[in-house]
Amino acid sequence: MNETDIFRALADPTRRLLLERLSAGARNATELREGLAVSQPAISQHIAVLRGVGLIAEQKTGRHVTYRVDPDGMRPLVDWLTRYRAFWPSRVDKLKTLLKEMDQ
Amino acid sequence: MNETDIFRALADPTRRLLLERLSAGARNATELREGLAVSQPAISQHIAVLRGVGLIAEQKTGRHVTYRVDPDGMRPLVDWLTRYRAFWPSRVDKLKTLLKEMDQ
DNA sequence: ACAATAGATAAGCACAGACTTATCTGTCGC
DNA sequence: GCGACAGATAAGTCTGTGCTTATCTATTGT
Repeated sequence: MNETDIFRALADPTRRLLLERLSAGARNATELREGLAVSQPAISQHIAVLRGVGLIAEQKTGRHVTYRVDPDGMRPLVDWLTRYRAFWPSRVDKLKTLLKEMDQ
Repeated sequence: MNETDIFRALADPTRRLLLERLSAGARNATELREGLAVSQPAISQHIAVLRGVGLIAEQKTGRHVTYRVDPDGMRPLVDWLTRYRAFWPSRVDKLKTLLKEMDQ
């Protein structure tokens, strides 16, 4: 998945909120929508975007669809971050070490 | 600086390219533009966005303006990442440790 | 079988944003 | 002072995207 699409997906506050909710545990679209002043199709479209960039995954059981965070989805973003040593003067090496550990 | 603005700023490939160039060393707007098939005002506008969200800083000396990466500009993005344990099953603690080290 | 439910898709609208050309501002060398 | 240069701003265009309502699809319980 390319960085542009991931950054774009995360640039929307509603989508970040959905991710926030999913990061607390898997749930379905109706539950994701609870309390939000946005229509059902809007949620469905947001979910499609998040799924399209690999940030979430769906699990179908009958008519019920459960969404969960894809743990690897955020990796391109982290990889991108590590390419910018200048942002992390003298600290990026620690980050690189961390990422190596994550690979295992 | 709020997360939405930073994600939005980073969602544009041209702006990420400019950051990439600046991360290799400070330079002025004309140098940043080199080789890009985009007008001078476009570069100027991109720079304004990056500066607005705190990702880069300018340094004026007479009529010459030099831009450089702001090392702290990316911090909100990293902070946001750490809030999503689910993305980093069992790894986020290491990331949090790293961030503590960065604070020192 | 059929009504209800969950979610996706279609179509249209409105606004945001990335781009352009033209122009303005400010600083330097001469 | 004045022309050259670096960069910012103005104004307009075009596309992308987030939203809506309406509708479709698929699965379930009764």
